[in-house]
Amino acid sequence: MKLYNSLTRLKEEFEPLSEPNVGVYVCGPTVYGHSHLGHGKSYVSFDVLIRYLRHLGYNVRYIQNITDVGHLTDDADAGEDKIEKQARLEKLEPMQIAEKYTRSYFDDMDALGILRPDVSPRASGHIPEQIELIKVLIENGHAYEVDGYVYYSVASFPGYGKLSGRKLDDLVAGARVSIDQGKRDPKDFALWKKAGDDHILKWNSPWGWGYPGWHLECSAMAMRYIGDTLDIHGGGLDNIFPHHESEIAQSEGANGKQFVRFWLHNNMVTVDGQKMGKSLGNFTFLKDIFEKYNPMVVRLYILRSHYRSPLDFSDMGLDSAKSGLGRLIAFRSRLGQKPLETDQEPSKETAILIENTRTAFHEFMNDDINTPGALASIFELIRAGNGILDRDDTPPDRAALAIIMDELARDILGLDLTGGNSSTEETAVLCGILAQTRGILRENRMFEATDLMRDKLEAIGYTAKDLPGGKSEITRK
RNA sequence: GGCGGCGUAGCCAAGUGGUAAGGCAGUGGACUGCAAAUCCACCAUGCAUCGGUUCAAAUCCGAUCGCCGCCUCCA
Repeated sequence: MKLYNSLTRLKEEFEPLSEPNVGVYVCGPTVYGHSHLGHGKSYVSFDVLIRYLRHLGYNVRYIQNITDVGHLTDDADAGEDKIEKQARLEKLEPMQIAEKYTRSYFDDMDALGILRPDVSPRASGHIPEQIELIKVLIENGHAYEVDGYVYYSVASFPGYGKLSGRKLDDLVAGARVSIDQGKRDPKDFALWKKAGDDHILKWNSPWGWGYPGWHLECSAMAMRYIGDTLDIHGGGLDNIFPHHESEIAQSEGANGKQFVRFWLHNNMVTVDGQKMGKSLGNFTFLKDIFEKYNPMVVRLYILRSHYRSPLDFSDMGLDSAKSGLGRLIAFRSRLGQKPLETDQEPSKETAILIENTRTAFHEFMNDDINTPGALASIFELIRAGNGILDRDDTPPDRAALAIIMDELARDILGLDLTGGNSSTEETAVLCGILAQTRGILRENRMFEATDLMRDKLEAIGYTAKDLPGGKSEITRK
């Protein structure tokens, strides 16, 4: 499998450091508000990566942090902690805010069919690790303390800028960060910040009461749960600088080993061509979208574009994805919900179709997780599969098509296609009775009654469809 | 200003040298009492514009125009 590595700016063949284990770390959310579509895109993208790696047989350890301290609202040292600020607004304890929005985050991610990370470490739960890391960096000469603050000396790490392509000189010129608290160089960033009396989230340290800088937690927790070198580190494009650049400086500065082998970055969600972000205030919460659309619509919408391309948000786009999902669900539903028990082989035509689909699907996925292409292969399977079943519908063909659909669409792309069939046994029986009645009415050409039945059923979300041969079928839309 | 990316049909979107995937919408046909679903057919002689390299360019090179991201917290 090839993955685009932001570090080398090349698609490279992925091989883990020690087969079959793969250590993946993805920057998680800062939990001071509900998740928006941008979070959805990011975590759906990495979810598919994780699912595919596991499908290929790798033993993946997936770590995704929860930032509940240290993330400031403003530039380097002047801002307020985001969690504390939100706590003030909602009149809650900071840790209540963190807990509230952590739960909200997982609710939304669960709805999107995103598999939970193996570990979701909290920054506030790993202060000792972060303090230890700072100590090492001070000993190494990469960090220095000034009056309760500890700064990373960017000039001490020659590799600074290798991920973002930034030159140190340009950084100085562009730096809007004020020189304060005795910082030796405007490029330097804080590892530990002194906390005043008004600060609630604070810990004791060798440098007095304070709290960690934002970049530090990811270095500390990634190394704690995976080791010195990660196979893959993911995150949003907007975190390349300064966050990921600083993670490299911290981790490699501490132990001299390569921190990350593959850096993967997903592109942004835009609204009217502009980035969806909290600072612009143009974000749409996932919860609001879910009011109107099945979360699987959102997942499909995200997967229809490549993770490294921007995704422009629009209702038209969601409507289009909704129609597409309907087609996926209809096809899967046609194949039967329970795997058919059959020893018979599918027809040769079906077997060839399935093999071609599998090959095409994997070629797309192996090329830097090309989900639009992978989806295209599934839609081609649907068209051809429907054609086969229209001509000759046999249980072995249906079973074989169901298996490939579940493997590709459900297990790898994470699309739950059971949507239309969440009915209980009782409603299934009732639908059967209505269908039978409809058949009799049609037989007697009582179309006024059949049309009325269809309209009423439509109104409550059911579809009446008449099959060749006089039989009818009532299903949930 | 520095660094990076993008511009493909009405909309969305793959495709990095060999002659334009797929989805949505639309059109015609089959099927139907009418529908829905499904199938078949059609739907970009052209990939922002102009030039160049090549037997061959959406793909490589140059220029131009337009858009976006990062450089400050953001997935």
